[in-house]
Amino acid sequence: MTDAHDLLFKTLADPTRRAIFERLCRSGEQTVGALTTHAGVSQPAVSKHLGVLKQAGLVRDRHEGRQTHYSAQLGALAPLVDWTKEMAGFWESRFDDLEDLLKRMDQ
Amino acid sequence: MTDAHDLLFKTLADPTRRAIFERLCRSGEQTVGALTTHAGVSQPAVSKHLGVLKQAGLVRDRHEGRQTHYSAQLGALAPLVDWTKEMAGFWESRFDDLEDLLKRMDQ
DNA sequence: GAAATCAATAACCCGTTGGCTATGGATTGA
DNA sequence: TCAATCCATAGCCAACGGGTTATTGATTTC
Repeated sequence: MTDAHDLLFKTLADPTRRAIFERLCRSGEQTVGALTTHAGVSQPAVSKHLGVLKQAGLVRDRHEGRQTHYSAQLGALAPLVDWTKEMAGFWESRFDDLEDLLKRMDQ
Repeated sequence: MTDAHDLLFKTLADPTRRAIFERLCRSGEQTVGALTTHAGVSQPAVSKHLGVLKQAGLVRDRHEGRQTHYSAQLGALAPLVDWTKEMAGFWESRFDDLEDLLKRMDQ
């Protein structure tokens, strides 16, 4: 039911939340305040998103004084990659566009 | 805002809907009736999910008499693969677990 | 010590979503 | 032709999710 795939897809489905994660991937560790500046939503909203991301294992937090630094955890994306590969595997060579996808996955 | 990634993640975030897509990947083309048998929800619910999947380009439909056959379109997963690779790219070699993810992506 | 800053939580609001039943249009079969 | 089947749509409802403001606890700064 609520397996790892569910958690990942649900967590990444919201554009605001995904943007926060993308920012952490691009620019590395950042405080809640820094993230709030660019998020376009209020600080509590950002904190809530970070909480969801953390629960999905997509971010880590590090407390330093009164501020909290968050950083992306790329490894948490593994189930997503696995799922995609599994779906591709089921298809085997059933359709032509499979090749395109496989090419894409092999860099 | 509502770009390709959004559509994909949102569409795949629902477990029932994702299960339908997975089934189409595993077992190939199927009618709405066949899918309804295993979906655990009503036929209208299945039709609605198929509509969402179709809008995301994840399935195709083929009408044959009074029944409609649906099949998965693996190519539609490409943006998801690209996004994952992009996130991984941003990280470059910043953390150790990146290697694990890259290994996983290269089969 | 008092004031200000940072981030998390609480409480609330509202739009979206996923489910249902009911219905209808199209096709098949008797 | 009439009944039955298949699927899509409509209409409704309850639950969930993401946003807000208000508040509080910690920490820093003056």
